[in-house]
Amino acid sequence: MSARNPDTKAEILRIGKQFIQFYGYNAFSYADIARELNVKNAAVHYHFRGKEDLLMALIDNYIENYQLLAKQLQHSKITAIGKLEKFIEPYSCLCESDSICIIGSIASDYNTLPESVKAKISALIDLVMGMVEQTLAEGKKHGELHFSETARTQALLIMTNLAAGVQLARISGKKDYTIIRKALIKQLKG
Amino acid sequence: MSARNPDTKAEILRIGKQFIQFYGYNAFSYADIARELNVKNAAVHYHFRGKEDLLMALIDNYIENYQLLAKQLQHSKITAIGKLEKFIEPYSCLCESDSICIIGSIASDYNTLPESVKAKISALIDLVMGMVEQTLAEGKKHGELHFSETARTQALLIMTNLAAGVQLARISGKKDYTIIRKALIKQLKG
DNA sequence: GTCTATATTCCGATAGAC
DNA sequence: GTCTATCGGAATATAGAC
Repeated sequence: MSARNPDTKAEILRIGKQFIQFYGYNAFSYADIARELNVKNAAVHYHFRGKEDLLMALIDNYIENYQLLAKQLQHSKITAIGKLEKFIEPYSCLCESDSICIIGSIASDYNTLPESVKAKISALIDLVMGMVEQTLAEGKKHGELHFSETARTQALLIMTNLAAGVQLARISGKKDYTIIRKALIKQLKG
Repeated sequence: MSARNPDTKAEILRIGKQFIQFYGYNAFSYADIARELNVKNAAVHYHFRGKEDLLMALIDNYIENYQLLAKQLQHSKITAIGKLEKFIEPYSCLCESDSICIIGSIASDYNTLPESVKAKISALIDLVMGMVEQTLAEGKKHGELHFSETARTQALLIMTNLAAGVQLARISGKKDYTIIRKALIKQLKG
């Protein structure tokens, strides 16, 4: 049975991410992941010693992906609104699959997590917020985007609209998320 | 030991609410509640057969309280902005105690809950959203509040700012919540 | 790298005494 | 109304075979 699937580790991360977004961090077990991948829970423990280690690796993945996106956006000529769409699109995808963003999900379980994870999720938020803030500032400078608050405040308003928007949509319907997304963009375009 | 504390039921609800807001629904047990109240977990099961029943009762409480608030506001002469403060204040309190609102907390665990609870939480959201929407509409009609969206859309924007605002504050600091709250009110006052 | 098997702990829940 | 006692089950985790 050795090395039957060299990508099990990546698969575990994929399923773990899905479960956190769909059920919540404290609502799934290694057995759930194992069942999904047709392996035993011992195999999951082999790749990630404990659930916290899996969560850490997952957040690391997010950080890497956003750092990659940051580099791509830096050397591209797309408009500020185009860049913003890059930040909004993941939320729209989550909404479609009745899932919520990993930060919102983890926020609920935050006080049950070890300090190491808390610090990591904080770093992820700083990274994303910084990127959105910068995009907003650029768009405003070029006259492409319109808002009266500071870029940082506006970023906070937009990201909380999106995060809670997908949470609300899960309960009261996807239409509410769509209303929020469209209103956001409309206001930014002035 | 009989009837030693006639208010145990209310105490269980109080602690349960606290735990949901602080740790999340799937992260605390009846044993945790029992420990806090210095009773045994069997006593908790006596008052609420299962965890879902406790959650249902808790949401019922919220609905009753908001219905009460609705009646109070209806016959009062306070301004629209004053009414809005009534909706915002609970979020500020939650933020102070590193807690998040029950709807945001439950949203994370939503896909692990039975249909009965899902319907109940949906009713709570309808109630609160309706009240906020009405308050916004009144304030706009009287020239007291200013916003370009429909009252319903504006209510969605505000409530998602608040809900995710307390979630974010838990991770990145209370200052972010304060920024959001002040920006909201400033914009509404035009 | 994955398995079987097992240890431990905890959880939700109930029966029956007081 | 609360207790003791206990059950079945699930979760986290590890040892050791393959």
